[in-house]
Amino acid sequence: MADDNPGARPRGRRRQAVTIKHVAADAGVSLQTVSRVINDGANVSPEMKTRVQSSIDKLGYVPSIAAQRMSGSRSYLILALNDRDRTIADWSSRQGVDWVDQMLLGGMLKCAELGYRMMIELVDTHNDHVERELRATIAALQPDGVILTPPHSDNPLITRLLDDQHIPFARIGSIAAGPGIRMTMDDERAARLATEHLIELGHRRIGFVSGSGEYSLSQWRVDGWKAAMAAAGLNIRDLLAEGDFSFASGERAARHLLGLRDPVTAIIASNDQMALAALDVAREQGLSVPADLSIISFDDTPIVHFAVPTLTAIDQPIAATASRAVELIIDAQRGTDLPDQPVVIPAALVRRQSTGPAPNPSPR
Amino acid sequence: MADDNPGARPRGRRRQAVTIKHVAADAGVSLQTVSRVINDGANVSPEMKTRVQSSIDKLGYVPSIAAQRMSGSRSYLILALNDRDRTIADWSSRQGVDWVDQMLLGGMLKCAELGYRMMIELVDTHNDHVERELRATIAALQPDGVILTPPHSDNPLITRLLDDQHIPFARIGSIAAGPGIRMTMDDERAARLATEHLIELGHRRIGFVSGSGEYSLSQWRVDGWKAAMAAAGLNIRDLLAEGDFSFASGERAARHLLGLRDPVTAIIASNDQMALAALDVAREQGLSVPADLSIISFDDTPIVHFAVPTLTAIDQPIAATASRAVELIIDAQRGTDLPDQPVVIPAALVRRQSTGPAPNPSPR
DNA sequence: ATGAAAGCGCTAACAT
DNA sequence: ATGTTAGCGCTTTCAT
Repeated sequence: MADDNPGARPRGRRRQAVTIKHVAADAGVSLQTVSRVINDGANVSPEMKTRVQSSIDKLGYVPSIAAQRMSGSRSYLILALNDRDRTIADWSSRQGVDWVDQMLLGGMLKCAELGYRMMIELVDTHNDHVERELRATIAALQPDGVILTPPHSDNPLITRLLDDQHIPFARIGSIAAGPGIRMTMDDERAARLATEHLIELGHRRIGFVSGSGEYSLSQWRVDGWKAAMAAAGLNIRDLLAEGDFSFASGERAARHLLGLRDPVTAIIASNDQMALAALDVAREQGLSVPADLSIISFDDTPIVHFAVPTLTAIDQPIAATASRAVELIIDAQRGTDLPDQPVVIPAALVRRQSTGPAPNPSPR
Repeated sequence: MADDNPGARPRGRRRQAVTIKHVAADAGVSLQTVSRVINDGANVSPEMKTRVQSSIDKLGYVPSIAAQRMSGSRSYLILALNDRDRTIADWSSRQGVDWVDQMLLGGMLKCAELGYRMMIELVDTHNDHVERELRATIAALQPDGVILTPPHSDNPLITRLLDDQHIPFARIGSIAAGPGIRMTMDDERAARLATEHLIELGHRRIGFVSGSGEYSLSQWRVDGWKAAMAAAGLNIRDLLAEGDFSFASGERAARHLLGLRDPVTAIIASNDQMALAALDVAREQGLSVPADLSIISFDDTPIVHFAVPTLTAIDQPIAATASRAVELIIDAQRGTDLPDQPVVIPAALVRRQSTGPAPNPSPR
């Protein structure tokens, strides 16, 4: 023990200021005991625990994550994987899409609460090297858990890899069978809610603009709309317009729905951009919203507040979902039993100005 | 008897799949040689390098950051420190403030390009424990560099701590003398640009709504406006209204400026929220923008696109600044000479619909 | 309940 | 130009 001289060493390289050794020396115990206290391990007498803890506090000791990870313990790191192209496009276009912010709001704060950190990583689904790329990221970072967002949540290359490596992970927006914790905001129910809201307002011709087929939630939303329409005995023929989440596709879809021989009096769009496009088309055709046309959007990103009129929308509880995902992942890591069924964090309908009573049938 | 099963993996612990050892064995060389190849070190013969590299590729080897950090090398981690309360407020309110996104867009992509990662950390400036908190974060993460954003950029507790620990860091939005790389978007010049734009349009009564005094850039913006006004020989008496970046303070300020005996015909607000407030007050008073009143905002967050009319604004090049900050920090780490003067990434004026010719003096 | 010893994967310092 | 030897700070075994 004479070889440990924790006091002296101001050299060029940056080393840990206070290490477990300093604490052990200060408390007059072995490294092992300090380690036990840090990790809340068993077999430590209360007095011992107090003594060590006070040394820790006194010295301001904080364990090095790198060292913890090195010795086969946790990395206290949760990785959130987002679609590369889409995220960069959202950030660059500055249209107010705040998916990543909401993930951080929910996930990062929950992580902090539990002593973990969250890191964002952009992954390109369309890339041939997804697997290689992800494998490299995992090797470099060794995260304790991973949060998958659409469309990664349904990418078998990714889920299989994580499963093989025994890394706990959540699949947001996915209910397909397979490894990982499945999480959904129940898009089908949300679409039903939106449709029912319009039906209650007297609408009969309710058009739906779908999202990109790459996201399975697109289909769920269509399904919810169909179900609500069917339950009300309403015809949906010609009322489903395909979109791909882009503004342009929303315009096309809106033109189609408003150009029908028996035009729609309400449009549900699978995201805000397409809803905004519908609003534009309505304005262009001299239709007033909501007097002549009601519009509901999915996502509830910031723009819905600034649209004129403000948009009735399905609010996606992204922050809540990310927060729950973190909890579940950490549970999983600790060996707690995991939910077998998909975890549902239900989305809600927020009523604003863009929906109103169906217009009276125009006289022919 | 503990019957060992050599084939079975230990349950909980995850170890590196491919380590430097595997590569060394495969290539038939020492660990050190592999290490040299990884780190692009000197003293490796070309053939050797090729041989090792092909083993690395074959095995899909990626160095463990934890191990690299442990052995006194880099952590390949850059930490971006944001104001806790403000960031959470922005995320929660969902008003489209995308400062963090822009930081990620610029910083994260540049990091990725250079083999680094970026992590966001929220720090509470008003907290007594800033120092303890930050010290803990550094001990846990051991970042290779730190990016400070306002108001942290001017917090001596933080800058001193980082300087003491010899951690390279950038101070975005700060030009005060002191350690660290100073970076500015030249707010004064930006305010001058905005003011000059209005003067060119014939405005003489140009009001200015300042931001919170906690941010030194607030004063710079005021200075720029004053300078431009003085250069044009215009009186600024009563034309400076104090705000604090909040919508409410923007409303108060706008009421003051429009309620003067000789009211303003143009308002420059120190951020988007306050500009939006001015727009509201104008509408409320029956003033048309830009016919009766011109408005310019700072920040250029997404909402400027959705306001009616769209807002002429000073665009803050946050992404570009974060990107440059990363470069400079990594340079600093490598011992490259650092800029002695503040690094300027100039903001630009984006002309939209909210500014127009000054109205003709109303007949008395 | 506590301690001692053996690494984890990697790099710096010193050989050769 | 390459290999060898010590650790880095921590958590496992495994003793006591």
